[in-house]
Amino acid sequence: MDISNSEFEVLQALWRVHPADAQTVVDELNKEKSWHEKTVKTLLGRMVKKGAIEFEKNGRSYIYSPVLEVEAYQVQESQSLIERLFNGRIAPLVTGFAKNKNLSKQDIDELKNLIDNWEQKND
Amino acid sequence: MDISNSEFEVLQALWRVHPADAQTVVDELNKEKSWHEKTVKTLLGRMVKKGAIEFEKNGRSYIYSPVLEVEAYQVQESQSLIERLFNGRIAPLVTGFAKNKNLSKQDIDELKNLIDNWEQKND
DNA sequence: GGTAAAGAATTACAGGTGTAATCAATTTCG
DNA sequence: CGAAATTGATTACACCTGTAATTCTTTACC
Repeated sequence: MDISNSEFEVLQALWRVHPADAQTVVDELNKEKSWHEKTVKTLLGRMVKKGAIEFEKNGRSYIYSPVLEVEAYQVQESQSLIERLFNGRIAPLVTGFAKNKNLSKQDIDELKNLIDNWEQKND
Repeated sequence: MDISNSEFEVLQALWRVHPADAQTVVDELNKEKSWHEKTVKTLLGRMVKKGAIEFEKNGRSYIYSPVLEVEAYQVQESQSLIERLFNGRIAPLVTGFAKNKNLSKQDIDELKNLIDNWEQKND
């Protein structure tokens, strides 16, 4: 269930173009970096074996899709980080982040919005 | 510069007890899990080689300390996640998190506080 | 229908990881 | 002083990762 760094790059490309055959993924990836076709296919195969992506046959070739959509993956990864490093609490993450990188007005507005919603639902 | 999962467990124990010799780290770890002393020492050695921890000699044994304090490590890891997955923006992380796990009153208060501070400094 | 092209499966190989065991050096206890 | 115990260093070994090359299979063209 653990994706390696290289596998993750392929997964990101697949999110942009799925469903797609291997060659399409290779082409999408090669807009940015230049990985050998064989390398990309190995990584697709490894992710299939891990259950991170799946495929349907279409004649001679496979049509790949990610098992998790990008939003689900984001949630999974952020919760894992927050549990591992922040004892499950999100506010300290935000505070620590804000100490090092200044928040933008857009960030502040989005956070305010979130808080407003929360307050309407709860209390 | 990349810490493996097992190494990270050892590092967390070391944060709690540092500066400490190997045996102290082993004992601290064995409160929770039961790793062989040899395993822990291997991991300490590997982290020294990677520059994640350092030591001073004390007679026959080494006294280990983490190079990064836990706060610095938290910042480093959260920024890395935010860049990889959220294009460098933190608000979407919080929004996604809040969609799946409800925020607590404490979280909301801390976020409000952060926003107040921000508004006093900027605009 | 046989051969080339294309795609997937298998193999390769060095370096990292999990999990120790063995070796070597040093200290300490009898 | 010599044997035992302790501690770090070296070695082990299977599985994962990065990065492909080679082999096998199927399709498509001549």
